[in-house]
Amino acid sequence: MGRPPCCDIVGIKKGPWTHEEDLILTSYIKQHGSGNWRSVPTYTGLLRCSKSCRLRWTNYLRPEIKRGKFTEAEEKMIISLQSVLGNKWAAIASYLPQRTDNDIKNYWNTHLKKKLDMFHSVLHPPHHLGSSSSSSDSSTSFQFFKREHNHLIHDSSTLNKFISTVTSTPSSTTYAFSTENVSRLLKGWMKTSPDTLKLKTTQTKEKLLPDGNDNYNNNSGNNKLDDGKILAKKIKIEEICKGDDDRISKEAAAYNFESILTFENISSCWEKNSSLDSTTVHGSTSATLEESQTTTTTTTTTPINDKVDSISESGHQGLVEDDQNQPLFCLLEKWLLDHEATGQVLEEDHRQKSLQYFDQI
DNA sequence: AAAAGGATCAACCGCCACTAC
DNA sequence: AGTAGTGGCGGTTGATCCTTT
Repeated sequence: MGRPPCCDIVGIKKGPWTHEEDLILTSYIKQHGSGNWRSVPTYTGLLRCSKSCRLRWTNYLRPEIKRGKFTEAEEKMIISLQSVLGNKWAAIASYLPQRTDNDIKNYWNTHLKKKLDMFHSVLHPPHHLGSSSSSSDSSTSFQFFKREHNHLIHDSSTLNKFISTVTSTPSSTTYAFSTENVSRLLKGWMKTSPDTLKLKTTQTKEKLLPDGNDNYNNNSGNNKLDDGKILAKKIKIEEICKGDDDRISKEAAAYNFESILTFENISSCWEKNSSLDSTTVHGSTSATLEESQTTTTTTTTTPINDKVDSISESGHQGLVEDDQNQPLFCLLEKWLLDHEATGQVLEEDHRQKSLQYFDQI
């Protein structure tokens, strides 16, 4: 026999919560704490199911929740974390304790996804320019982007920084995809202990890598999310990189290649995009931008080989010799290190491990 | 001023892993 | 060991608010 039913389905109330209901729930949680949600409707007399009570508390009533607009720093964090973790909103929310997974998910769907789409459309204009419909679309995209980021347009360094934020992460895999750092990254939101994770990681490697199959059976472990799949992908990429130094340098090339996304290039692209002149769009600058876009907007689901091949085919490997000598890690990684240093996210020993890891690279 | 369309976000739904029985 | 309820998650919906025409 299983547990008794949590609540009676008949007579359950749905829809928006009233102020009175909020007060009742809040006072109950303050007295008894949040935990046994099954008993909440019974003890409070609320005509809500336990699930609804839990959601209301975790997504709205919790005192530590920060409401209002997301800051630029939060925005960057979400973009970077999303590129590494995917749509694991709870995991992402664990790095933003004052925001709920629901808020982050909503913000992503309503703001950030749109911004990234706009970047993509601006940097990668359609080939069929000239028709009236495409002119309307690209113009709208441009206007939206211009309205949203007017401050960036007038500040090239900020623009470059922002572009680097939204475009660089997927290509910088070498550090973030290391087993140790992925497990470190996932620490705090996985129920699995580090030791278990380490063991699982080893097992995953053994299971996946010999035959190259990344269909890790998530059901075999106690990992609640798809962290097994995430790990599997990243471990596989890491192994590929380890086994082929040339690929690592090409990954580095992919990263450095993004530095060509200067303000002038973006402006030029916009102008050409809005002018709807198909001949100029296929000119050198736009062509370069398109090629760079091939490398920079590639998600983690795209095989590295494709990305690397696109770089080779573009014939821009000379850009690897970028004298800026940028480090081979992305914003997220920089952020992790920064925050480790201030103790905001990770412990000091983790920072030391990260630094040791960088030394090894 | 009003209608239409878009944006926002709280809340719901369905699924899954965990776990009490 | 098997069953079924619970908690938690990501995806989706729909009511409301805002902006544009």
